[in-house]
Amino acid sequence: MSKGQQTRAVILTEALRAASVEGFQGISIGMLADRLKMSKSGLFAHFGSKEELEKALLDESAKRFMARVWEPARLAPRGRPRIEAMFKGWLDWSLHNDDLPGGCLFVTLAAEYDDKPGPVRDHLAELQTRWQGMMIRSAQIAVQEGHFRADLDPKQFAYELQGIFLTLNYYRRLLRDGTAVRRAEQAFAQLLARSAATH
Amino acid sequence: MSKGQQTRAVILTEALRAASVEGFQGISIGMLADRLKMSKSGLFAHFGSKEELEKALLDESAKRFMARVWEPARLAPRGRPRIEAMFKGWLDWSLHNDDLPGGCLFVTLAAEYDDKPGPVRDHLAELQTRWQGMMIRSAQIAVQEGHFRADLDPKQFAYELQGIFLTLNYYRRLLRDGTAVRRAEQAFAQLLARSAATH
DNA sequence: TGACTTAACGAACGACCGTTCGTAATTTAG
DNA sequence: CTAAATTACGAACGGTCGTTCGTTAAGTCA
Repeated sequence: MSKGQQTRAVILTEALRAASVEGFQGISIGMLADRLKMSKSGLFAHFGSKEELEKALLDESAKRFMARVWEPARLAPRGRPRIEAMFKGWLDWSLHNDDLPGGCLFVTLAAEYDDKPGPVRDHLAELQTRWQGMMIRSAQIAVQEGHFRADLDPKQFAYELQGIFLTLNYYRRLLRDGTAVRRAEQAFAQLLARSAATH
Repeated sequence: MSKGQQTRAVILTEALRAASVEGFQGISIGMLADRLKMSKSGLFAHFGSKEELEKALLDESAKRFMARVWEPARLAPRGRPRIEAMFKGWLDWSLHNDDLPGGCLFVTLAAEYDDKPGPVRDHLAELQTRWQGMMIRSAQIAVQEGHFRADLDPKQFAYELQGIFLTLNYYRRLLRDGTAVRRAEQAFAQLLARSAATH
């Protein structure tokens, strides 16, 4: 790994930490340079523009999410066990992630960019849509395997699963409600129960 | 209504529109002054600081939410009808609100301030906690009236109801998913069915 | 109308923004 | 070790930020 790539990785890690708390609007080149004790222009040169830095952060975050949530879940048996592994990994990602002190970056950015057109929004929406697809396919597999009801709507399943994590973030981070994690787990258990095949 | 109060109201309405799209980080005194064709300093004088403007926006938005969602729901019969009226009003607030082109301001701000300490965060969290209380009390009343199961956890009900609107916003605004509203309605119907008393 | 209060303005402040550019230091490869 | 390529730097750019202040204009009320 060359010196440039090395520095770039350090920048991305620090920028990820900052962005998870402040969003993309809340981070600046100068602030990141200060924290990393390097010059604004030196840091800037690695990306060429702030927008390119933002897109790089999206990709980096997606890469880490896949490595920590999706890849382990793929090793679990098809169907319901895999979905349970996804939930567990996702929860772990949300709660015990030292690289994201402000919680999942995508949750922070979802609200920031939901009505702000541009390349960053497009990139974010595409990554999120891709993740929806993975959840939908996982639910379909669980139907195939006979774990879930045959008449289950896989997209509705994905919708509600995503909702559990959005709500978890809201209750835990904004309201500082200590019961948030337990309630998310309860909502997931309910969703599983409702989706399960009756046999 | 004096000239000052009148201007202040105009500013708040315009600032609300802007903030619902861009968040508080995305609005500036200069930009609002431009849109309203008045001077920065003239606009500024109405609030004394940007933070005071932000707090005024929180109060204004809460006032409008109460007038449009809560007050009408209070007129509905106690219990389940009132909760259905709340949902309907809330949905109307979220979907057909010309004063909030970027959707519910609280949803936008929830992510922006969930990890940013300060008076604005405190104010926002308090307003949101108060709304949680109203939902919880409404669910308790529905239990009293015999509409909801006696063993229902009212707070879990409020948690999931709030979640429906967070998820609606995410799917509709970020993913631009045309089925989002229908899915939210479906999730609400499911929640009602699960909460209903068995008789 | 006249006196007084309130509202709005324009100019300027220091601070920080993203970005450009020429130059110096360091890393890399032959 | 040397030469080329990469990486980092410092200074400066035009712009915008929130905020201050002295002054003018408009509104309010006896």
